[in-house]
Amino acid sequence: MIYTVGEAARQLNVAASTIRYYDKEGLLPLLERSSGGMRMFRDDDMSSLKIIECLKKTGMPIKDIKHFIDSCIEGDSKIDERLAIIESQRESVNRQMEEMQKMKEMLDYKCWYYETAKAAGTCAVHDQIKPEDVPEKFHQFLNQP
Amino acid sequence: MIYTVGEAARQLNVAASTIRYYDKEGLLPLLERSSGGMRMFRDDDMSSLKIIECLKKTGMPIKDIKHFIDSCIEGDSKIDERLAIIESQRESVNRQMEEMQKMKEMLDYKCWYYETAKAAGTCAVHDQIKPEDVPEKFHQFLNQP
DNA sequence: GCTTGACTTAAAGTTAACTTTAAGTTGTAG
DNA sequence: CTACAACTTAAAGTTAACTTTAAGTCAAGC
Repeated sequence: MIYTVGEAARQLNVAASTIRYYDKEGLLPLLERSSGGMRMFRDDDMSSLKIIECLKKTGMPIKDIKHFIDSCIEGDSKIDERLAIIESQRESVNRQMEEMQKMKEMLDYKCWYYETAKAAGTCAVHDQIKPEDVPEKFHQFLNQP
Repeated sequence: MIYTVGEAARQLNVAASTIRYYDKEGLLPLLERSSGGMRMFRDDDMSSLKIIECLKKTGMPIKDIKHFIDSCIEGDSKIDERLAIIESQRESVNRQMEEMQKMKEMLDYKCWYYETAKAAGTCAVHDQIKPEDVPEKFHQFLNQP
């Protein structure tokens, strides 16, 4: 199956101008054109876009994604480098998920804080709340007014 | 305990100019100054910075953080609104973590892909690999060259 | 009192990642 | 053959979130 830039954009839920921008930045070096100059997206190109999307969504800058794509073009001599890049990104994702988990715990506490305040009709309820009335998992956030 | 902007910055591991920028944008409306005009960060201000950091790290734009801070200043009449904002952000975090998980699975596959290629010395090994040699969890990524 | 490092401000500069614009071309349906 | 939506490009514009600069002020130690 062959797609135009608009069809590819619709499939990946991004703007066509974004895909053209990626192409201009060299992220799609193997993308072919029709005789008239139209971009022709094949399955391989859609797969490239998916890994680009994955790296982008996990916080890799376009420049670094280009570096990865470049090492893909270079073939089997760069397998080690590509593996190192992906492993490093996976570790970055692990750190991001840990960070996200911590942020979620703080938001869980804030939710409980406002639910309690809402039930009491005032935030002042937290000034005289006893530690044993605070769920165990939120104790880390006490002494933080 | 009272901190200067530099001390506060060191504690939260951000640049002092960032904290000054947040102040300029109205995120620290209760921050007091010394007689000489220096910012004085009290525990309350440090807590404000921590919730600002939490909202920022979970993707909330400065404008929306200001809206939240504004509703904190307005007192008990805005408890419902504040709860709604925090709940919505918590749901956003849940969606982000699900997305992150999907991205991680793709990176896990790519790691396996390059580990296998590295062992074989060539990516061509994947052209003739049998589906039963591909771990179950990676089957979703097959037919994606 | 003096030095020095950290602070103050307003204003300008930076960066990434797009998005928009304008002018023109392609491909397809009727 | 014509219309028209979707494509093409280069170049300029946008946005968020800072960061830097320049010129000056504050506070603590000697």
